[in-house]
Amino acid sequence: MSLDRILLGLLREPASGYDLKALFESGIDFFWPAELSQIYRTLRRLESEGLLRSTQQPSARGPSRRVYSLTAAGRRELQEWLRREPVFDDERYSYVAQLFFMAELDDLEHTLAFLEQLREKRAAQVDGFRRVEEEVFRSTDESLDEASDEELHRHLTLRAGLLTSSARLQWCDEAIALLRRRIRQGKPHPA
Amino acid sequence: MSLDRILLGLLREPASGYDLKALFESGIDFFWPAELSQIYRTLRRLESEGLLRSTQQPSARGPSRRVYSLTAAGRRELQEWLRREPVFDDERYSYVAQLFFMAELDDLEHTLAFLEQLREKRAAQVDGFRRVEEEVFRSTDESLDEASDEELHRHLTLRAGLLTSSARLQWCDEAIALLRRRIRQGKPHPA
DNA sequence: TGTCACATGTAAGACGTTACATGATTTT
DNA sequence: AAAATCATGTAACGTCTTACATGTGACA
Repeated sequence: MSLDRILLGLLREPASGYDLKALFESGIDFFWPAELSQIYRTLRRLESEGLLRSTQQPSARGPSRRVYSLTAAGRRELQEWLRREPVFDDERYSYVAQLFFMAELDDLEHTLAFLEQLREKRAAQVDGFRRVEEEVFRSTDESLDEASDEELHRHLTLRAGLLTSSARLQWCDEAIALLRRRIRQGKPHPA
Repeated sequence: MSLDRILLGLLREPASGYDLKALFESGIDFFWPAELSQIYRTLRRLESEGLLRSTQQPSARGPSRRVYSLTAAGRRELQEWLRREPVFDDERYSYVAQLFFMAELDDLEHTLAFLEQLREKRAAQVDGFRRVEEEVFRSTDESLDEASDEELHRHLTLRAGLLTSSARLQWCDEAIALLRRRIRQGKPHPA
């Protein structure tokens, strides 16, 4: 459902499936990843539903491109979606599930190592967000006041990712500290 | 895949599908929601794979229950999963996608209202986490030192939810402040 | 008598992934 | 000549949701 709307949103400028995949990789997929094959199937469905139309176009290089653009109905659908109340999706976290049951291993050193791995990945993610924030936006409040409404909205979505990631990094640190303390105090772990 | 392992984890105590659904509702589904129908199908598959076995048992009230328990192979699978490195799932956020394209509406008041709705839901979620933290755990560091390893692990997963939720609440506040300032300063919005 | 909690499932479909298949053009 | 990039798709499979179907026993 949301992939549909995201594609409509991106298609304010006409684009091919391949182009759209590139757009996902440059700043969409931190809140909505999508595979090319999925994009192609969805585009065809949206066309059959009358929300998109497409034309074959020769490519500067490579085979010919199928370029999609919004129909009036597509534009209406997009607006309708944007006016709807915030849509919450289910969230699933396998690594939290692993941690939930990890006492089962009776090996606090393993839990500690697990958390340290988590921490490293989160730190890299936070760095990534920060670099984007510094590059794409100048990120100070003054320059934000001069940004367009579009830039403002994009900035907000990026901040959502950054703040969430940062909180998770902090959680790792808190958890690691707790584990270290327990290991220091507690009985030595098996083997 | 992870639903499989979560069921194995919960089945250290034998339980029926119905029982398991109740367990999900009491503290699993903030990191992994699951429908009854999905649980039943997965249990049957796990049995056919030899990771679970089941027996029919009369119920105190209502129809007879199919009670599942771990086989040796199931126990091994669970341990193997717990030893694997942290598994990251794709994350998808429709409401972030909505916000990303929302400049399209050219109506900052709408964005503001959207964020305020978001804020209310997050605040309720944070409250929920806090209540659980206070009830189930006494939540002070001292009492944590006396908790079992199992309690410690469960505490950590709960903190993950709480800290993430809180960060998102803060993000709402930051975003709302930014929007308010822009509306105050900016050109009046249409209609 | 009705409805709630207990209890188990099936069917259809939406959404997504992975692997596979094909082929052109440009760069190395 | 090979590899990278451009470009589009199909097939098989896995997971999850929603709606439907069925029935018991307890209690108000």
